[in-house]
Amino acid sequence: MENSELFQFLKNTNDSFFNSASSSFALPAPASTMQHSFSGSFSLYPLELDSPSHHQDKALAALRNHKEAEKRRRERINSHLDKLRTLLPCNSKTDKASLLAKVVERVKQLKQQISEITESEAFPSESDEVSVLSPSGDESGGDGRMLLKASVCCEDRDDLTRDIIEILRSLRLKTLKAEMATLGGRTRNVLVVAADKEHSADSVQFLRNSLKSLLERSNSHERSKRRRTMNRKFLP
Amino acid sequence: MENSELFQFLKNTNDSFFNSASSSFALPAPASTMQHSFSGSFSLYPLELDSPSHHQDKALAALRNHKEAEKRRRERINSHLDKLRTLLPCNSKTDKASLLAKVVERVKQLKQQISEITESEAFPSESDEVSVLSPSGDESGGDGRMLLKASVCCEDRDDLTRDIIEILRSLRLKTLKAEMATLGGRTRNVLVVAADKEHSADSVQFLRNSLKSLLERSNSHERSKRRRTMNRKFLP
DNA sequence: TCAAACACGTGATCC
DNA sequence: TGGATCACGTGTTTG
Repeated sequence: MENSELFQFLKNTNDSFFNSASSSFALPAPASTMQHSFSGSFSLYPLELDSPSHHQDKALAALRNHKEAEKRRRERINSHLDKLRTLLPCNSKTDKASLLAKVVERVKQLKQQISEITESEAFPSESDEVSVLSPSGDESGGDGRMLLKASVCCEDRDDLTRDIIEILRSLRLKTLKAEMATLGGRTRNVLVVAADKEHSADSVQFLRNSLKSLLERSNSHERSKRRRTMNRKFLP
Repeated sequence: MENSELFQFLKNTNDSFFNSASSSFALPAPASTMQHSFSGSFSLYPLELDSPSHHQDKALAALRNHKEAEKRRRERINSHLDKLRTLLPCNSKTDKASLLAKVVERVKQLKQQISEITESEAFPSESDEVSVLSPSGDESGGDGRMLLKASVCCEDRDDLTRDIIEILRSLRLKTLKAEMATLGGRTRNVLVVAADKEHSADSVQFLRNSLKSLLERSNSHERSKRRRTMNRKFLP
């Protein structure tokens, strides 16, 4: 506080000045900083400890350390931001605030995607079900690809898989992962499919409706074929 | 640049000064800023346009806008950082750099998990395979329960699932999750089973050997039943 | 010209 | 005390 004027004076001097071996000032100080100077022919501080120049040196060294530490801190933060820029689908020109906003959304998306995939009902239930949901909200990372998770649970029949494939093909959906479990003549198909840019939110409805019609076709079948190839001992 | 001394002088004045209706300075300016003052009794700028005070007002207004905009920018960035703090497993005291480092790691981890799930070998391959491994090293959390992930890929046959169940039952392994996929007459079963304290590392070998014998039994079957109910269009 | 975004140096604060 | 972090106001650059 008491040295702020001195600091102000030295504000724009470069570091080569500080790096010099001299322990006293080579430049004239402004009047306001001369308060500690003295005119006697002998030193009041023979050991140069606690002398004004010593105090000033220490203060300047502290200020320089402070400045450099702060620069390192900024560089550390910015390097992490740069890493995030490479991890996200965005060019390197996006500003910090927008970048962080995207990061927030992306982390939310990914967490939800994980939980929805891992908490899937692996086994067929007794009731017919169709569900289509996009775990990643609207977009899965701005690369224009939307992930959909479709699930069909119904009575098993031979041509079910073929029908599902045809539906996905007609909707131009790419299958990333398919999971099929059968239990007691019933089956559950869980599909992770990718929709391109060309797909709209309507594609979700289309897929849902197509799968539901599939389900009605299953129900019209005779239920006599039902056979229990898996029993409940298989479950925990 | 030419106004830096003026700005320097006004550096520590608070905003209430700028908010006052006065269009001229209420405080005396230092000598270095008086270069624009004049002593005549008539104004050189009758309309007060392009007058020094006008310039100063504009400069001060710009400076104030700049200051406030910068503050808003900081707040925007920090609010996003706070959101990230709530999204990550870390308390609110972690500093910015460490927080961002954690965010980088978390995003990488989540992306990795997603790709592992969606790119997992969900489909049966053309070669027979058996694998038994404990994903969590030796112990799954120190509760004495060891998790095993067993995978069997072979020609499909009706009694395969029944045989697998019998193996697990004889080894007293509890099935936590089962995943079965069929493609072109071949099948892949992925089982997540839990071993108790009573199980030793030998159980892994027992299970592996049992599943391999299962595989040999499959190979002795005739291959004529092979039917392609799924084609490669199903894959991405 | 004007607004937005950035890096910088500094004072304050907390172990 | 010193070291680390933060918010702040400022100068500069870019569109």
